[in-house]
Amino acid sequence: MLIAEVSEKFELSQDTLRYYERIGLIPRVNRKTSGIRDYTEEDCRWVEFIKCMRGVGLPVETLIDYVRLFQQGEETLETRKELLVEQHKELLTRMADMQEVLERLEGKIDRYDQLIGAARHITGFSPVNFAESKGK
Amino acid sequence: MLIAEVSEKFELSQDTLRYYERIGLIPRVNRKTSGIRDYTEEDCRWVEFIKCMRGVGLPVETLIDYVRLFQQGEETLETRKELLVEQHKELLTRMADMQEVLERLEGKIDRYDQLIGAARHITGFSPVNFAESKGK
DNA sequence: ACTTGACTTGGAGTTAACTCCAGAGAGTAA
DNA sequence: TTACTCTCTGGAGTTAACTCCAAGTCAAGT
Repeated sequence: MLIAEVSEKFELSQDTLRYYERIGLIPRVNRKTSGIRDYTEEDCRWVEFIKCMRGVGLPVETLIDYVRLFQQGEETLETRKELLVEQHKELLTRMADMQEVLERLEGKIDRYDQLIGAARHITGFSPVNFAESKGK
Repeated sequence: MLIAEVSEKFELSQDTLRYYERIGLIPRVNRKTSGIRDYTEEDCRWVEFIKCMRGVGLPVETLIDYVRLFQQGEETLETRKELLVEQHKELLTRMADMQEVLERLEGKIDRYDQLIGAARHITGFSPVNFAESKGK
């Protein structure tokens, strides 16, 4: 697979794909004789995995570590697992924070609804006469 | 309240507090005659709110918009609410993505556990003789 | 009066993660 | 052969969000 297709398929720019490879965020992709990248199925799986992990904010650094460990072979199984466990934990924490904010926003939105209701009552505003009341 | 206390209380650097104010991420804080910031209770509530929202990644730009709308008064109630609703939606989406990654990580961790179990069986590795087997 | 320490401003520097670009080479089409 | 398109590399530029710094002010302590 050429870089253009991979770029299309995973919605990552060609520059980003080359960048990811350059910094070791995905393993080196083989080249044809002409020097052009030829992505294998496995390369694609790496791209997909990295895109997915980056998408929820796992740091590039950490993922580079993971790829490096992977390339070092079986002796790093334990370390790799620990890395994933750590990231799992981080994600849980972040989701808990987000859950709280979510609820806080819901509370705020409810209060806005009340305020807007009250304002509508006082000013005579309603979605129906919104257009006319605008210029007043 | 002086900036040092606010910084302490919310675990934001003084530089960050001044930066937030400069870009309009929190409303302008009043100064004493000598020009030194004197945070009110309300200023503190803004700091806390902004810290909380930034903590889960709401963009600075969006929050600046919110503060600006707030300062424009009651006519922006509807817009402010919509802004919050939008951010709420974004958060939900992000949390759904994170939930998927969370599960994917769990799957991967399980598979690592199996691999490690298998490796232990073959190599005789176990937590108990880990220290000795290290140098081998 | 002088020193000390906390604070001020405006502006420059940093970090993470891309994103863009110039110059060059290979492969195909007319 | 010339033109065109895709790709390559190394390096410079960008963006968001801080973070640091220099030079100066002010109030309190000695």
